[in-house]
Amino acid sequence: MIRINRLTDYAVVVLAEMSRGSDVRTVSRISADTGVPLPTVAKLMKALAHGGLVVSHRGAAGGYSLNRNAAAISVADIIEAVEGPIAITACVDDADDQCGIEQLCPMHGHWSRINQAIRRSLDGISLAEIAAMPVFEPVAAGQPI
Amino acid sequence: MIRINRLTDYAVVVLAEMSRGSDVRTVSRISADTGVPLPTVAKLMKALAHGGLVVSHRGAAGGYSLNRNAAAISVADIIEAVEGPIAITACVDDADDQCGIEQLCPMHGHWSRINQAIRRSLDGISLAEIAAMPVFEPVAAGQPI
DNA sequence: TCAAACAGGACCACAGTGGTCCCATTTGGA
DNA sequence: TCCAAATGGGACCACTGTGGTCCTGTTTGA
Repeated sequence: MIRINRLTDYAVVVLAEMSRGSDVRTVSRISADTGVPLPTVAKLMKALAHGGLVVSHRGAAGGYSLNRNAAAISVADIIEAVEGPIAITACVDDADDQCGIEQLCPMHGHWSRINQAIRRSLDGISLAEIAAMPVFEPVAAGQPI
Repeated sequence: MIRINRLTDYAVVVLAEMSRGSDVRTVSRISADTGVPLPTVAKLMKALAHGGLVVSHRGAAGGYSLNRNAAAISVADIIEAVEGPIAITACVDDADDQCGIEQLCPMHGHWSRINQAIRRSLDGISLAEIAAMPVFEPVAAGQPI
């Protein structure tokens, strides 16, 4: 299903918080600031560091800092760091024939196109925009649309 | 993860095939025509009938027919019939507070916006386009992008 | 030297997916 | 009227991925 992972959602929250304040933060500090459970933050930061969105600082005064300006980090970047490449079907993913009806698939080129459109949407929102947003935005009851 | 279900992929294949030919088709016929396993087609057609994309005809000369012109069926329609509402996070889905950090969530309005963008992309491709597509489109090795 | 903090990975429960199978109901044609 | 064909509804199961938890090893500044 088309769904952002919970961890990804947390990642956005965490990164937004980090972009608003001090440079290097420990996992426990981030956890306290965001309300995301500590082990989960730890896990997340590893993925984000692997994905190049944050830099880790080991040792006694260690922690993590943002690797890029918030305006240079998109939602797509975050999703990919946590979940891997944005590929809406297996056949969009590089070179694997996974679904067994590949030759007959009328979606052959179309998923790729849709994938690009989705990717573009996600590229179009930066962490800076998100971090700049008021955190107590009134909820319009979200229609799934 | 952002991924179209396999069943949804099959659904598109099935519907495209149906839009190309005769009016009422049995599940076994569809299965033979598309290469999708019979029980899976059966399961799928139930969902598609529930979703209003096809009409069922019970009884000895029964089967399924398209409920709408192919141009009036979008990829989003198909996804929703098979998978349910397009909602990229739980909090986009109607009214449920699922992730526990809802009040602090800087993505509060943004997922909704992205959801709409994704929805629009999917609305923008009709079954007619897909059915009109040559089925042996050369593969450009799909980058996940 | 040592405590703080990250790095790496294993483990587990749960939810969802994809597939299979069975029984009940409907209905057109013989 | 009967029966075979076909859908309707649902249950079951194996597998995969997610989210969360926990442990050990390594790094490093004070």
